[in-house]
Order: sequence, then C-alpha cells, then structure tokens
Amino acid sequence: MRKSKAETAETRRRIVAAAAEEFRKNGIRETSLNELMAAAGLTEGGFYRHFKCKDQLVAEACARGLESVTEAIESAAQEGGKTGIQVIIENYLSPEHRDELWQGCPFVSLGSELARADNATRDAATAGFVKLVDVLARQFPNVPPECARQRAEYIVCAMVGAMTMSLIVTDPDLSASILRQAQKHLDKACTAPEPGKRARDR
Amino acid sequence: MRKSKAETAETRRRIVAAAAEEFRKNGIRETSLNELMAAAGLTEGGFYRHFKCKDQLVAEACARGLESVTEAIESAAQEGGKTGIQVIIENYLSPEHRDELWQGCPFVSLGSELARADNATRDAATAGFVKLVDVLARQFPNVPPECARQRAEYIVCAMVGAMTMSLIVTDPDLSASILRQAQKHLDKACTAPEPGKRARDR
DNA sequence: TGTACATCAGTGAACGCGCGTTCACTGATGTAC
DNA sequence: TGTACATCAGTGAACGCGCGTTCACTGATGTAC
Repeated sequence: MRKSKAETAETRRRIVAAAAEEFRKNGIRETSLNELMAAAGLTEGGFYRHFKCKDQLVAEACARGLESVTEAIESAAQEGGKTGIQVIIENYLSPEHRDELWQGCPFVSLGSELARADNATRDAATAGFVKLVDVLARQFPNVPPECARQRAEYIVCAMVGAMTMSLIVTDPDLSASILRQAQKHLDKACTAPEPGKRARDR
Repeated sequence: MRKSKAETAETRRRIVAAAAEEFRKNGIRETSLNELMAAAGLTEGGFYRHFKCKDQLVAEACARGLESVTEAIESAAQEGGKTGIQVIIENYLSPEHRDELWQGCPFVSLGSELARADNATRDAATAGFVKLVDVLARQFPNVPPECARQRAEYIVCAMVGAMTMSLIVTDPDLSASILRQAQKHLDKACTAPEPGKRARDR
C-alpha cells in the first residue's frame, strides 16, 4: 500500500485543502479528524503519517485558507472599471462571500477560535494578515507607504468585523444592511484624505 | 437539600453569570458543564434543575454578556470632557478591553462560535447587537435617526473586527497598531459628514 | 540492470478520556388540611 | 397555627458516545548491492 513520493505529497496537500474547507465550514473544534480524512478520501488512521497532531494541521490549514483568500483578492483587484480597492471591498463585503463561508476569509469563519489557538496557528494567522494588508496597501499608490499600510490594516479589520456580524445576525435584512453600511463607509474612507490630521484628534 | 425560591433564583443567576464569563474566557465548546458549575460553586448534576440543555444556557449567557457590555458602554458615554461616541470608541478599543476578554464583548470572544450557534442564541445575539447599535446611535443627536443608526451599525462592526484581529495576532506591536488605527479612523468617521453622498458612490 | 530487503502510506480496530446527560437519593422547603 | 406530605434543589455516580491518538498489519515503493 505504500505510495510514491509524488502521491504522498499530493495526499498531504489534499488533507490540508480539505481541512481548510471543513474548518471554515464547521469550525475547528467541531471538525473531527475522521470527518476531515473522509473529506480527503482517506481513513482516519492515515492522518499521523502526515501530521504530528491535529494542531499542526490547524496551523497549516489556517495558512492555506488565508493564502487562497489573499490570492482571490489580489486577482479581483485587477478587474477594470473601478479602483482596485473598491473592487476588493465590494467583493469581500458581498452576500456571496458571506454565504460561501467554506472558501471565505478564515478570520471571519474562525475568528474567535483563532484568537485562542496555539502559537503556531496564531503566527500563521499573523503572517496571513500582514500579507493581506500588504495587498490592500498596494492599492494606494499615491499615499505614503506607511500611511497606506495603516489604512489597509484598518480596512481589513473593519471588513472582518462587518462580515462576522452579518453572519451572526438572524435577520436577513439586518445582515444585508451591515454589509451595505460597511461598504459605504469604507468606500468613503478610501477616497477621503488621510485621517488623524485635524485639530480634534489627539 | 431543597432551597427556597429566592435561593433557587439566585443560583440560576449565578450559573448564567459564571457561564457568561467562562464562555468568553475559554470559548463555548471548550467550556464543560462540569467546569462551569464548579465556577458557580455547584456540582455538575444540578445543572438540569435550571436548564434543559447546554444550548439553552449558551443563549442566556450570550444575552447576559451583551447586556453587561452595553451597560458598561452606556455608562462610559456619560463621562465628561469628550463626546459620548469618542469615549465609547476609546474604551472599546483600549488594550484593557482586549486583555479582559472574559468581561469583554461576546461578539469578539465568541464571534465565530456565535455565527454557528443555534437560532435561539443567534436571536439573542441579534437583539443584543440592535440594542448596542441603539446606544451608539443615540450619541449622534444632530443626525437624522436612520443615518445615526447606520453609522452606529458600522462603528460597532468595525470595532468588533479590530478587536478580533488584535486578539488573533501574536505580535504585540501589531496588536496595538490595529487598535490605534481603528480608533483613529473611527474618530474621523464620527465627525465627518455622512458618507454616500458623493458622485463616485453608486 | 536485476534482485532482495527495508521502508513506509494507508487501513481499520482499539484505547482511554472527557463530555453532555440521566438517575437514584437526600433532606429542606412549600403547601394542603 | 400546627402537622403531614409532596415537591424539588442539589449531589455524585453512572452511562453512552465521539473524539484524538495508537497500533499491528499490508503490500507497493525505494534502495543497496
């Protein structure tokens, strides 16, 4: 039953991909290794040929999920007609993104679980966040780099919060309103002059 | 061993209070009834004299947690020297609020778990959100009510997102920066004219 | 290049543990007369 | 008001289940000669 090196690597990749999806869909704690391995087309015993323990997979799946979201955002920014940042915000805050949880942003689907995860996972999440912020910051070519980074940092956080709340809330109208308001305010923040320059701000 | 009605009611209140705290500290799924009842000074068997199942307690604890956060915010808004909304934002986005997770905002400490919770819990969360938004909206007396509500909706979401990210991230400087940026941008959103009025917005 | 052996990916059963929930029991409280 | 009985809050042991992890085993792959 031994597999070739190429097959082994492919299997590992398949497990991480399945985990990235299942964790986002059902939560980390709620997803059993059994369930997960089945989703990858394997049985539960084989897991430990590839990973030391569940936590190791969690870290890798988190990294993988963030990577794919960042890639999706980066390629969406290339769309013509609007500025990159507007397209990014529009896509991120769309009802489609909300309803396709399992391929959506891990900060939303796993937010509070990630906050309590082990250091390896939180490190992966941190790196993913920095990269995501980087991609957004590059959409402000006419702004000083550090200022662009700060804006991007804020925008990512605000989007994560809006998407999180729109998922929690049971009222569909409220859920839609949350996304709409966030989009409206963030669009504005993107075109307005940099904040923190007026007298009232300490 | 039977207790008086007053004692029984007090015990129930104590269980909900302990749950609201333990859930926020360790997560809903990670908190066992045993642990929780011990925190309330009881043994595990007694739980079912007060609740049908764990999920029922989750809904009540969520409601209670949101209630206390809303109360804290409302009373903070009375502080003199600054506008109510500025004080609210400053308090919510403070490192102290971040580090006192167990008495902080449930949308942050339990966000992704609430999104997957049963309807009773999500209904409680929705009601708590609406109330919280209401309290913030009242801080904009010079703005049309619906517009104030929309702003408040956005501000709550943005704060939840920033606080969530600041908890996930392992780098303390980045965590602090996230809170600072959110505060800066939100302060600005509060004093700026209402958004969504310019030609570029569809 | 061919052969013999060691390696190891994947299987499926088993283990031990902790969880939510149930239950028989205790004895103080509440209530009906 | 006093008494007898039913109620029920809380205890602690037990149950059953699902989980993460381990293990003996299989047989194809990789490697040493």
